[in-house]
Amino acid sequence: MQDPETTLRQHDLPVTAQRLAVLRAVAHHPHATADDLAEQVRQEIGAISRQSVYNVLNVLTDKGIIRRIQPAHSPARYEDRVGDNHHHLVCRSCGQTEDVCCAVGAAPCLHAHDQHGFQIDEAEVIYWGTCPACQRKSRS
Amino acid sequence: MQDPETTLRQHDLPVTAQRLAVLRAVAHHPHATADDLAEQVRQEIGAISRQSVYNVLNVLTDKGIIRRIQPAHSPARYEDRVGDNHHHLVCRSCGQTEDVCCAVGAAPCLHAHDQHGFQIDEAEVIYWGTCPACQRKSRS
DNA sequence: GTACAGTTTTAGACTTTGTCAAATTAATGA
DNA sequence: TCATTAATTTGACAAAGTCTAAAACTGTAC
Ligand SMILES: [Mn+2]
Ligand SMILES: [Mn+2]
Ligand SMILES: [Zn+2]
Ligand SMILES: [Zn+2]
Repeated sequence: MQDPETTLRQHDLPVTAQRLAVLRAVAHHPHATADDLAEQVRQEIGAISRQSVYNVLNVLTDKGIIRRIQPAHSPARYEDRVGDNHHHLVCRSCGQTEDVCCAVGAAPCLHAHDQHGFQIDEAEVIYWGTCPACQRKSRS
Repeated sequence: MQDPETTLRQHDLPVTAQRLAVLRAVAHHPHATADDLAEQVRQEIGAISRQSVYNVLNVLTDKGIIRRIQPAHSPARYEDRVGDNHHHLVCRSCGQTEDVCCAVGAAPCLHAHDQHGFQIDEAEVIYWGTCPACQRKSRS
């Protein structure tokens, strides 16, 4: 990832303090929620409205600058690792989220046998399990 | 699926009109939302509280009698086809949901290379695309 | 059949996550 | 710098679901 200002200008987005800070927060805290990111941004620039956090996350997601994932039982999470078709591994008990390389290949998984006449454009995979920390906790 | 009353008794659940009706509604309307199901139940038995619909769906899900799926941008959906590790194909524009046999095999997909020390128990796959009806609409 | 104990159901308030709309403020380009 | 355009803020609102306490019901023991 290049610097946030360049990224914004390349996508014809006016550069604002809020956008820069949100973009930096996403880069430094992969898989964070909107709330997590708002906290980070406040530590960096003092204040931001909840609506602006959502505005910025939405526009960045629409432009493909960041990616939104929405696992069950969790608010949406964001990351700046886009375009590499990676998947996620989520802890059922604490929500910890890790990246997982696509199991099948580069632009993969798209083969559900083209079923039901759908035009498939993405295969989203979430692996559910228990993270090492939660395994230890439940054994004790 | 056997009859709802037997199912409830087998799982030591007291048999109530609400549970029977919700279970029947799930069986007749796969991938329906809690709201959809509440509507169905009301047509069948006249009335049910919102809380009861959720209570019943939760207890049935906990017992493994039904399954809950939670695609992004949609409230939770329920089905009584459990234990066969099938996946789903969801239309991005209208939400239509279809079953898809597991792409890899019977107890499949569980191989994310056991990454990050997680103990993986499920690989959830959602294929995203456009259903035939929405394809037609967007072409015209 | 009754009565009792333990569950379920109900109603209503509440929480979380996110959106909408109008007024204010800030960024860009001339 | 000014005008134009776009972004930010504020506050209300919405959807989906949970929490709680009171009322109603189910299963079981007499
Ligand atoms: Mn990721
Ligand atoms: Mn299904
Ligand atoms: Zn964990
Ligand atoms: Zn569709």
